[in-house]
Amino acid sequence: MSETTDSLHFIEQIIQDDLDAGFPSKELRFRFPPEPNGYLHIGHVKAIALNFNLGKRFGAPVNLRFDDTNPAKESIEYVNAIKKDIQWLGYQWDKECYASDYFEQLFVWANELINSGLAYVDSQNSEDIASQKGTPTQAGTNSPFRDTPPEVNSRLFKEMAEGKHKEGSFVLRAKIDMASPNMLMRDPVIYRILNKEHHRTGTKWCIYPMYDWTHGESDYIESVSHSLCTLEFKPHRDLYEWFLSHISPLEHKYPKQREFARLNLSYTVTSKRKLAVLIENGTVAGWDDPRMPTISGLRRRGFTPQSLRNFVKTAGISKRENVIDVSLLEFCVREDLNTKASRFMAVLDPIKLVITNYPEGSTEMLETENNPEDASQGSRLLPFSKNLFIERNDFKEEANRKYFRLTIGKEVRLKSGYIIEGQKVFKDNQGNVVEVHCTYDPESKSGSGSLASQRKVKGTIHWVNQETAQQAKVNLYDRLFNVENPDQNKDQEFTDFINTDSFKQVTAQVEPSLVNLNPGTNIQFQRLGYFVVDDDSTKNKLVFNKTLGLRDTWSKKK
RNA sequence: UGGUCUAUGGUGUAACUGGCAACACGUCUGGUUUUGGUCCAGAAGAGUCUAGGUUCGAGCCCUAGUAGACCAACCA
Repeated sequence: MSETTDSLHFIEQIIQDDLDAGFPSKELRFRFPPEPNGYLHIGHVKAIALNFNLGKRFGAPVNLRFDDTNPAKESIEYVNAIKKDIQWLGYQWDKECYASDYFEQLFVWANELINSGLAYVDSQNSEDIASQKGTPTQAGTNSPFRDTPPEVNSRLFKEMAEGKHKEGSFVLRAKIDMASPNMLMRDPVIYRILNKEHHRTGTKWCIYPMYDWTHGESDYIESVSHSLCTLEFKPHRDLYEWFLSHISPLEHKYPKQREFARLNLSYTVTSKRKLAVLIENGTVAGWDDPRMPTISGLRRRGFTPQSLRNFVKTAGISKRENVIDVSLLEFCVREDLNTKASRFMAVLDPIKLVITNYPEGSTEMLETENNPEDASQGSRLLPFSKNLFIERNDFKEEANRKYFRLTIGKEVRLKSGYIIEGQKVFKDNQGNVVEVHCTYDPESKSGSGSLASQRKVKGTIHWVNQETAQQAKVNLYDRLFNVENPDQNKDQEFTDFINTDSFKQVTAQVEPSLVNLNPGTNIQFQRLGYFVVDDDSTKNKLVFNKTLGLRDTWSKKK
C-alpha cells in the first residue's frame, strides 16, 4: 500500500498551492527537528512520517536537525537514540544538522539586532522580567533597560559571551512590543548565560540562544521551505517571522512555519517529561521498556516500522485536538504481523495431558504450516508423543456448549495432530487440575486425508510435547494506564492512573524450534497472540515479549 | 487588551472548494476456517456545536453566539 498517493491533506495542499503559485519545486526542503533531551515516542512518528512523506511526495530532501540549544538537558546518548529510531522506522534524512553549528551566525545576527536598536541586555532577574510581561488580558510594562544605547548593549553582550558574568545575571532581549496581544512578542529573551558544557560545542560558549531565536534562523540557514510543527507553536509564528524579517537576508527564500495537531493516544501519555517521570519513579524499567510509547519501547514490544507508519498515516493530519483510540494502533500491528509472523506452539500456563492409548516411548514428527496466510513461509516438523502440555484454560471438566475446548467426554483436535477425547482429570490437594487423561483416534491424523481426519470437531487446541519442550520466560504486558485520558484530568496527577498490573512474567513450555530465532523476530504463538524474541534472549535462556493478543471475540462475551 | 486556533457517527479522518455526508477503527449479525485468529457477506450508528443570513441549493460562504485548546520558562 502506497503511503503517498492518496488525496492531499491540508499541509500538502499548502505546498501544492505554493507550487501552483510559482514556488520552484527544486527549492522545497523539509526538516525534522528534535531536541536531543529524551527518546522519541509515538507522537514523533507522526511528525517524522509527515516530513519524510512530504519529501517523498514532492521529491524534496528532508534534514534531520537537532535543536540542541539547551546543554542542561541534552546529551549525545539522546542524539544517537534518535538517529537509530528514525532509521529503524525506515526513513533516511538528507543532511544531519545541529542548531549548535549555527551559534556563530546567530551571534552575528544578534549583534546586528543590538546595533539597530532591536535588542537590549537586561540585568533584572527572571521573576521581575516575568512580572513586567503582564497577562494575556493586560499589557506589560517596559523594562528599565529597554532604552539602553546600542553601544552599551553591545559591550555587555560581548562580556556575557566572554564569560564575565554569572549565570542569570544578564539576558539579551528582543525589543518588540510589551503591549502585544501575543505574549511571545513582549520582548522575548533570546540569549541566556549558561555555564554548561555542550555535548558538541564543549565550553566554547557560555551564552546559549533560545528556541525562538534559533529555530526560524536554522530553518533559513538550511533553506528549509516549509517548517512544520505542532499546534502549540502557533503563537510563535509571529515571532518566527519577526526575527526573519529583521536579520540581514541570505540568498534564498524565507521558510514558512505551519502547524498541525499533535497525536494523542488513549490510555497513554506522550510527553517526554511524563515519560521521564515513569522511569524515575520505577514504574517502568527505562526508555525502551516494552510498555513505553517510545519508539524504542514499541520496537522492543514487537511493533513493526510498517505498522507504525500505517498507523500515523491512517490517523491523518489536521488541526483538531484528537485522542486516537489505541485499538487503531493495535489493528495496524495485527494487520502487519498476521502476514509476517510465523506461527509456533507455546503453552504459557501448562497442565499435563496424557494420551493413554498412544504407544509408550515413541515419538513421531508432525508437519505443520508456518503461516496459513503465506505459503512461502513453508512448514516445519513438531515432535509429538504420549505426554504433552496443554493450556490450563483449554480444559474444563464440564462446560456448556459455548465452550469449544477440551472437556471430559468430548472431542477436540490437537493442532496439526490428532483428535482426542477427554477421559479423566487429576487434581492436587487444592483442587487444581494437574493432569488430564485422554484417548486419541489414530486414524484422525491431520493432513492424512482419512475420513476420520476430516471429522469436524468443536475446537482445536495447541500443545507442546513434554520431552522436547524448552522452557522460556515470557513477559506479558498490559496498558500502562487504566483510564483513557490519564493526561487530561485537571484535578489529578497522571500517575494516579497507573495500572499497577501492567507487567507479569511467566515460565512457558515451548516447542524446540524456537531456540533458533534471532532477537527481534516477530512470531505468533498459536491462539495466544503475537510475541517477539527479546533483545536479551539466548539459545539457553529464551525470553519472549508479548506484543499483542489476537483479536478475541469470545472472552469478551463471557 | 486579550489574542489565536478548532468544532462532521463512539474514535480518527474525507467530502473534487456550494450539489444525495464517505472511508478506516470499534460495535453487532451471519458464513468459511485444523488459531474463538485471518478471510467473506451484511447491519446499526452522524444529518455536520447553536441561531440567523446569502443561495434554486450550505458541512463548506457571511454574522452573532456557545464549547474546547493554546499563549504570561533565562524549556523546546
